[in-house]
Amino acid sequence: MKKDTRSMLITAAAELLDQGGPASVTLREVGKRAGVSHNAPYKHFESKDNLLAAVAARELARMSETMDMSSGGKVTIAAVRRVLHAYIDWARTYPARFHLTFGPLPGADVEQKTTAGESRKLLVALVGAAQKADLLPGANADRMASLLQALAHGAADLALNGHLSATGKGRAEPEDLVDDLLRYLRASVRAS
Amino acid sequence: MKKDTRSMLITAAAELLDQGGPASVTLREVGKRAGVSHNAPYKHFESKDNLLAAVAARELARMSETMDMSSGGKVTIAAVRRVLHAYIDWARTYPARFHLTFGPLPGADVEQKTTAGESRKLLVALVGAAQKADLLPGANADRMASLLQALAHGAADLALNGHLSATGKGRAEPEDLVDDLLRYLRASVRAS
DNA sequence: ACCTGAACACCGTTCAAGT
DNA sequence: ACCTGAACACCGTTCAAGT
Repeated sequence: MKKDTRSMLITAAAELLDQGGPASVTLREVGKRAGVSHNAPYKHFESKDNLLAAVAARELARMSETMDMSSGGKVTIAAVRRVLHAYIDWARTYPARFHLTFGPLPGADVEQKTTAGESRKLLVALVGAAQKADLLPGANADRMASLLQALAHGAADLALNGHLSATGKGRAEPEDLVDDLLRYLRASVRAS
Repeated sequence: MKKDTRSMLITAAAELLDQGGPASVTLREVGKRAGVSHNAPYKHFESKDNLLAAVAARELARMSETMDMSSGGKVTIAAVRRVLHAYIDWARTYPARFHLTFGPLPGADVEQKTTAGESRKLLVALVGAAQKADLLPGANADRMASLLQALAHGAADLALNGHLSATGKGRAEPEDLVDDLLRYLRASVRAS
């Protein structure tokens, strides 16, 4: 059960983010949670921004795992749907982590974007399989994956901040919009 | 040319945001730019968060105007495309304002979301017209507008932070994804 | 009604010193 | 190699006082 300080600092920062938002993530509080002094983080990270970047990197990897599991093994259009829904669910469960992970990070690294690319490979593979089964249009799989991710991301972000049309008949949850898009895409295959 | 202090404070904050990111927006610097002391803002806003919320509100209104103009008067699918491209263009030109406006705001107000709703009415109207011309599927116009806005928003946000697939043949700019979506949606009309 | 200057608590960061 | 305590500059906020 013994964890190294570096890992504990990242965990402490993520928990503080969940509980009180970005403003409550101070190095003093992070240190206290990890059982070290308020400037011990500087032995593991160059700055606070770098610690936050490490939180984002870990979160990206974990989300990737969650999406992996939620695909359910089977390679169908339903798997694409489940992965996108899992993405939205993760954003809703950890809004502050979501915002940190995909927001502008001063301490960002080239390594980060590579990891982000890793987490997309599953989606690209699922999309490719769905295309061969004529369940998605036969465009470049990477670009189709970008389209799907962009919609899921945008819908989640807008909903999280109350900018999605929320009244009356036109009301739609992020998951609804994902389902709408998949339906339209499938319909457009038949038209070609 | 005389502007009231409140308006100057908002302008100063927005400019600082553009030039140095959120970290450089301090009340001391805002005050200096507006020609007042570092705590004069408290006579116009309850807190720094409220000042930032005012910046976001103004930005939302301005973006709405920009989108209005870019629709070009004509009510066609091309107008929908232009409005969505204008949204992306605004995000690219003022990334920090974009992030502030649509990010989580502690000083947020109910009024804000109403304004956001106002800025969407144009898009909903354009979508409704395009639907009648069989250029978009005949779903609820509000929900279709959400789908389009969510994609434009997500594509812009991901691209801004380097999370959009950026290498090889699958590379797509936010504008490309908007065009892709409009094409698929139109194709799906023919399939029904 | 609007503004100022001093003051307070808090934060990120640095540094000398300890093991 | 990792950690601590004191110190520094800076920031949001408050307050007494001025017009």
